[in-house]
Amino acid sequence: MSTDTSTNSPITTRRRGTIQRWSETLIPTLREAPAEAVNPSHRLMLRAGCIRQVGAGVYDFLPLGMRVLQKVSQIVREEMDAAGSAEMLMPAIVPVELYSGTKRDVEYGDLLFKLTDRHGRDAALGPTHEETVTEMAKGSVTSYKQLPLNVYQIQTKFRDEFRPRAGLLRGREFLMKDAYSFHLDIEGNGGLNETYDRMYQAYVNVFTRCGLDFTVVEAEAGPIGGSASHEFMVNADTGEDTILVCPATGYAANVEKCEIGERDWAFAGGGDQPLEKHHTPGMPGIELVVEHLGITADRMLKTIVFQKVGGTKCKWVLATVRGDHDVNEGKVRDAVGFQVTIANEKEAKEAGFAIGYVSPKMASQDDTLLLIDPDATAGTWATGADEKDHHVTGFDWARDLGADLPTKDQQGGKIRVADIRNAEAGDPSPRDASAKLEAKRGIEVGHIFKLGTKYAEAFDFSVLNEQQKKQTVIMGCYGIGVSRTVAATVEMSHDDSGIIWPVPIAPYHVVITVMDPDKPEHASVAEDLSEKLADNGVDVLVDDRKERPGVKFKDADLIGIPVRLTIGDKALEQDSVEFKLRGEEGKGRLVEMPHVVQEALSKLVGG
RNA sequence: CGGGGUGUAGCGCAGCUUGGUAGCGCGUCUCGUUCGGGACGAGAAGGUCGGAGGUUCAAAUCCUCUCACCCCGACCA
Repeated sequence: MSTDTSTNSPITTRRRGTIQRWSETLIPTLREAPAEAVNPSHRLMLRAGCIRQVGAGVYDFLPLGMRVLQKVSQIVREEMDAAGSAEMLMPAIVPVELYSGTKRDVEYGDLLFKLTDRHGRDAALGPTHEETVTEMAKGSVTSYKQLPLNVYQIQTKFRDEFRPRAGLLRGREFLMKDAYSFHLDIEGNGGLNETYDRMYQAYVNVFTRCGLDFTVVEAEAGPIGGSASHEFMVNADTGEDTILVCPATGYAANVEKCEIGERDWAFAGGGDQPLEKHHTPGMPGIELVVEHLGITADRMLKTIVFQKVGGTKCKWVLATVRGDHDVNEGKVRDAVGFQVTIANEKEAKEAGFAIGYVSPKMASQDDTLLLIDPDATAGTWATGADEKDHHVTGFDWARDLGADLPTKDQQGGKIRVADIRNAEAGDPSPRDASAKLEAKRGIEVGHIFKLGTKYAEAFDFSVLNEQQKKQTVIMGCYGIGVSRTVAATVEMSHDDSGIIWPVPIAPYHVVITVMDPDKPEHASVAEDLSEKLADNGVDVLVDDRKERPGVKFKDADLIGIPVRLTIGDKALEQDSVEFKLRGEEGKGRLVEMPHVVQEALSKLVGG
């Protein structure tokens, strides 16, 4: 490697690329993937020598994987800095008392990695740092004049997942960028919304620069309401999250949060079928009953029992949806206006609910509300018999529940009709009545959130405003799963031969395959080309191994470097090298020596 | 946490039913022949058979316990 004095200055706008000889680094490629790896990203990153598994959900990043991680981190860093956030670093070890202030030690439960030190003090490995950062800001921000403030860190996070899986996609230890902002107001100059919008744009920039195909979806509304939370989802068929998109308006939301457009409903059932009781022993689930009764799930009612969170006495909430639909707890909460949770089975049974065999008729009980999804109204139904091991057929709302039923003009009583289920493909769009929602799969790589005053209140973090009045600070938080973004990229961008890294986050931009490193002319051409490329900011991997050509080509494809230059006798005879893009078929084309660098640059910069 | 599965050489696997010297392919090392899409020949190294206990003259194999990992589900700011 030559010494370029101009790059030795600490102040420079030039970036010189890296030159790495394959023989001097560690890229242990595997012909076969370990049996436990199932997902494309897991298998390929293992095979490409990017990562190695150490334990469940815990991985080594080998040099190649580390370089990708660094590239993503660097893009994140640049965009965060540009958006006015200041980098800092908080500890991974967080005293558990910090969490008890916000009850998050309870909320997180077993998800929190806990440890005890030699003095018997309890601590946690941070899964995120709202508490730590709030405590830090409380001690450092003493005047409204210091607001707004936005800080971030890129750090290893820990979550003791019940079931780590899919390699880097859901690990127990992962790299995350988390940012937190502090404000006096929500609106206006320096307000939360301004920073939130800036973060939104920064995230769009980050994922666009990473070369990802992604969708921004609306997520849980949060304490402030409105569109106070957005998730950034990489579009990949293997994603764990389902998102729904309105093709007409561009509205997109996570399945858990997705609204459904207006649906018509009525309780007209006919009432011509008799109510008939059936013995259905040991069949609390829909599938078994449906099979036993010889009907389909969309002719059954599913009634889930919820209970009010907090308050002195138990308030029950029944949620009835069609058998093939899923109740959405958040929508139930919104419909009744208070926090709910799935009923404790024991308590519910003591209150008379035959869990697994509950019917809407239980709404006649005291302290019980009934919510009915529009799709579960008209018709004749099979449902539980409110008695263990029994179901009924021929249930008719009007006949069997009668006078208590609401009408479209009269809502708000003990029984209400409301959207309480998860949206599905084909449902009417909430933004355009004529459009139907479409379902896609995605991998969540970013989440921005308007926190409001939850943490500031818990930590009593307030400042004096211009009117000398004490004011609680308003916060926002913004996360990017850096290691997950790397894995999501591979899920999205690979073929049968291996990974296809987008140029901006590829570990190297160019791999120079030296056919015979023992031949001086091969070696010197490789040397010359890599120097010129590096001078132009290109990261170069020189495959100088004494391997057969086939092995080198297969490995180059596997590790997914965007441009491959092959140096061999055939091309050298014509003073050329072979030029091939990772996605292209075949051997590539000859490019004359003087044009190689320019050709590589144009392909790399162009896309 | 419920259900299922797997632990035998770096990776992929056989052997276990019916107990008796631990095997195959790939990879690794040496020598030779090869050399443009995972070569060929000859030779070599490498294994507490996940761990502990038990049965037995004898355990990878049978029994008990235990640990780890994976998959499905549940869960997932």
